[in-house]
Amino acid sequence: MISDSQRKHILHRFRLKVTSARLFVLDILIRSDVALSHNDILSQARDPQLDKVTLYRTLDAFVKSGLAHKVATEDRNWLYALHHNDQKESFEDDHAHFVCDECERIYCVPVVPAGKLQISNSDQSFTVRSHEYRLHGTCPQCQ
Amino acid sequence: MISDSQRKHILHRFRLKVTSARLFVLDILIRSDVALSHNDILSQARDPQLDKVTLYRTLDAFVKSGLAHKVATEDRNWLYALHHNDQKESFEDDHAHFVCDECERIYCVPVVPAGKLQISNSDQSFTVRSHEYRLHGTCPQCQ
DNA sequence: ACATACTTGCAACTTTGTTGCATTAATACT
DNA sequence: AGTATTAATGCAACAAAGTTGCAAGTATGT
Ligand SMILES: [Mn+2]
Ligand SMILES: [Mn+2]
Ligand SMILES: [Zn+2]
Ligand SMILES: [Zn+2]
Repeated sequence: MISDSQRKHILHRFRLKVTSARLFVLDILIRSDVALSHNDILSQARDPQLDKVTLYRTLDAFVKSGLAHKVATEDRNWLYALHHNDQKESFEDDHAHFVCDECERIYCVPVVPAGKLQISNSDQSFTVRSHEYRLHGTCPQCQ
Repeated sequence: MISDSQRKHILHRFRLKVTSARLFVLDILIRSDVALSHNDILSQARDPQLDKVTLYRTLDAFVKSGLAHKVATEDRNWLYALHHNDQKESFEDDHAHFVCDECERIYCVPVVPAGKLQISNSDQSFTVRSHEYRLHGTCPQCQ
């Protein structure tokens, strides 16, 4: 369990004002091993009554500041996860998303860089600036 | 320009009944070099007055039958494109999606297979069944 | 403690996609 | 060709998801 002042420190590092909504959302994201949807988070907030719009804006602020990133699911939802560069295991900046076909949870997973991609149809000049891998299969819990 | 009977033949191959809505949508998809959204297609159909629900169901039918596939965009829309195995250039079954950061169009592009991905955190047993690359950058038209 | 700028919560709204159902049309079979 | 069967269509009503504007509240630096 991460302390209150640790979370405040994280928000400061990302130039985010410390509010109870942000501390609450940050806590949930830190404790989750999978990426979470707006609805996942909202439903965990029964008592402190987190407003849905505030949550949308909080998540936007987290992404915009670089504290979190978002992944689109198969059914067109956004899932949010922290950049783990500091918290927990240290993931690559450019990591992969593992989508479990069974439970549909999405994990941020480290990958070993296995050679650059190359577009073979090279009479066309595509400039590749970044790329995303998306892996599908079965996660440990569902094996 | 692809003929009417050619399009009918394609629909037959995918066990889809031939209707004017399907012929119309197929024609649009064949002629496009980028993946198209529901709205892209609907707005091209001013005269034959294509119903929005019919279009949703037509696109679903195309995907379900294997004639087309869909790609999620950055802003959580679906874009639809044919599998090019027969039409136009022959793409790999497992191709990549090139997202232009300028115009946001998405192209289906062939890639040279550059070694299998490997998840390095292997005390956990993830079974990778398939993967998706997503490339970001600038397309030929925007260079 | 004060000023300032940012965040919050609410309601109204927009956008997008879904469902049920009556009608119409496509295909297969005489 | 005519008929039966089954699927597709169009419409309206609905539902879900996300956005916007604004007034009130709160965090932060001085
Ligand atoms: Mn991630
Ligand atoms: Mn494609
Ligand atoms: Zn799983
Ligand atoms: Zn472009």
